[in-house]
Amino acid sequence: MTASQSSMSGGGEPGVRTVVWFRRDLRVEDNPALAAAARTAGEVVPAYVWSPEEDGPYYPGRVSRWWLSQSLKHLDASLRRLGACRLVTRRSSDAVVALIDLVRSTGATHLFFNRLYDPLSLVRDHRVKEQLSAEGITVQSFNADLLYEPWEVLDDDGFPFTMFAPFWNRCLCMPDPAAPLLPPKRINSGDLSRCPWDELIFEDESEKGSNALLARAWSPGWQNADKALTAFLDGPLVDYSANHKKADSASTSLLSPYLHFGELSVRKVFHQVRMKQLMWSNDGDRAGEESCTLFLRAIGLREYSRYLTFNHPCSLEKPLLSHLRFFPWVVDEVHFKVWRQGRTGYPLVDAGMRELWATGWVHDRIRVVVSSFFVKVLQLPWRWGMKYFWDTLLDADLESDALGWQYISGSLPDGRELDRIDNPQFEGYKFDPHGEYVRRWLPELARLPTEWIHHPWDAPESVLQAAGVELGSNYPRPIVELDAANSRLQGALSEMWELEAASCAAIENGMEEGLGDSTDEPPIDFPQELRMEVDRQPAQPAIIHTPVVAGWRREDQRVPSMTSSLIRAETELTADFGNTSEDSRPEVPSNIHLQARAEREETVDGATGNTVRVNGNQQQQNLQNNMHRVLGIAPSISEASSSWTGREGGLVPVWSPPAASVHSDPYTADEADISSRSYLDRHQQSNTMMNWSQLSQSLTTGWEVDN
DNA sequence: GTATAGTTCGG
DNA sequence: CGAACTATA
Repeated sequence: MTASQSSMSGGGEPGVRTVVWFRRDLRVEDNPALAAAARTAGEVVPAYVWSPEEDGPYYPGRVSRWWLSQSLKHLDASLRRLGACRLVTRRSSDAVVALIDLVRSTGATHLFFNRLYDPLSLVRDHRVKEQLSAEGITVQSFNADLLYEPWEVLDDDGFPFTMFAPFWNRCLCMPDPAAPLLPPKRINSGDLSRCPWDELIFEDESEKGSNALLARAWSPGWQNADKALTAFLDGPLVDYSANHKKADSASTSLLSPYLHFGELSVRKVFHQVRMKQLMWSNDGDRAGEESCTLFLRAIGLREYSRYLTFNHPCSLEKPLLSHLRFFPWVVDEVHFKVWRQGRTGYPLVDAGMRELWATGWVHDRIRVVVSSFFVKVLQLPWRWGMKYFWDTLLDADLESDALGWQYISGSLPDGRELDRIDNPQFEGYKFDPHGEYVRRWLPELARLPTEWIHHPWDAPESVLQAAGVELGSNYPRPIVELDAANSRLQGALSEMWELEAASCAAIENGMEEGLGDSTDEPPIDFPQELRMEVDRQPAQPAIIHTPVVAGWRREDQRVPSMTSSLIRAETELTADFGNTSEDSRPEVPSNIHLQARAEREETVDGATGNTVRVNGNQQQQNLQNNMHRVLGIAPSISEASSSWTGREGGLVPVWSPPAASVHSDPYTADEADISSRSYLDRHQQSNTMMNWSQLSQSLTTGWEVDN
């Protein structure tokens, strides 16, 4: 099943040329696809395809694009040092087409890449495999992103976990993941003179200024990731358990952007943290040991986000608990804007939103605060918030963010209760006891004494005056009173339950399919400001997308200020590759059993104990707003990994509704398309239903010409 | 001092 | 809802 290893000489086995397709694995170290390619001793062509239109509404935001561009440069330099000719880049609106063209034009015989687990990637990678295999190319994929494959972690009955805690416990009991691979000693690209590449452009003129500021605070690239990891392990990690709740990021790992782009290998993080843990455990350092446990849990949440997304391909855009479909979201674009601008009148929320706006970064705790406020106090549709995070976070990560927002909005079995409003005032004193965080980001409140800093509306007039605060002009009064929010929320919840009951009754009465649409939650469009113009231009090379809509003010994406505390020293790096040792990791297993859950007729709702029936065939009227379809996101899990996810019916994301199959599951089982029209409409072949377990198998096995 | 009801809070 | 924690008997 493994690629041929007949020759270990560096010379180059005639005839073997492997394209290594980089995606979110922008590293040279512990990169299984690259290592395997180098091991074949033939020629290796590293490649990257930039095709953001495929992400539809999730076109990467400015900061995300900036990071990516830096990271690619870094990777390119590393590859060249290893002897590769260059990182071959392509710009296209269709990754598969571009990749196939690239493979042909290089005359490659093999294509290796590391797996991704989001629905779009699974479908895309499947197409790649099919089409290239048909041409006689050997296609092989590897796991570089996870400690364990999503299909490896199952409960005692062989089903996927639906709650995080048992999932993570199981992971921790499993044999440790393989040790990280060292970088290849040498890469030989052969002659690439006849292989064209595109210049990739990730920023436009108007973004340069803001991006320059980012460069003062962050250093993308896998070697910098490595340094950041070391710095964290030797520094803040010991005190993580004591500090991780502080709003200031002093004890945060700040590794999430690196993890998102795969500049840092989770396996490496896991191993090194485990080693520290052992060490501290032997020293009797309880706090240090606990710190490791907590930090690893954050890594586990990232892992879990992939796990859930894999098992529930819809989780990026739909609540996983079905009753949430009936929640009456308040579609209020004014409130949405106020939230984004940090003018809600609740200091902790506003400070968080301004930090996000300014830096693309917010501590995980604060992400929870602002998103919880968004969902419960403002009752705005969580996918809006998720989309905004996607646009603005440096470590924006759809899977993690979806998990976070679902957690916050009460749509996970083990998530937070939806009916409990978190009080930003109390949380303020918990996470920011001295008000320093608020003062840093809300200069207008800087002179307010700590006693009032988190609830200026209660402060005596004299105090406000002395602090130069004038509520209502200088700084807003609370946009919504918590009491009012609370009663509105309770009302909304009872409405939700009524609708849910009515829907169940309707289904009981046998009016299932066909009428399903009428009871479905009407999809909520993104407001103008959040829409990206996706299909605007015919992807010529090097055209960049920017939000083009009335109402979207460019400043929303600008960096107004940068705090000195965020500026880290940059240092030049020199390559320092250790010895490459041959590893003999077992190939990925090919037997996966994922089917089972599909057969269950009814299950018990994890949150309510009620038996729920879910119509597996509920089509949503998605089509008309396909373009703004977004995956949902949530505040992140980000302390460690950053930002912030049952088994559906055994089917892969299906754009044409499955033929009247009704499965039940604590989750909404309908599998509306998760991808954007721009992708799917151009690829009709994908519109067929695929069997999920088949797909995952095909992704797992060696992919040599099967059938 | 323990036993226990009430409370908080968490992926 | 259930574990962990706290206030009270």
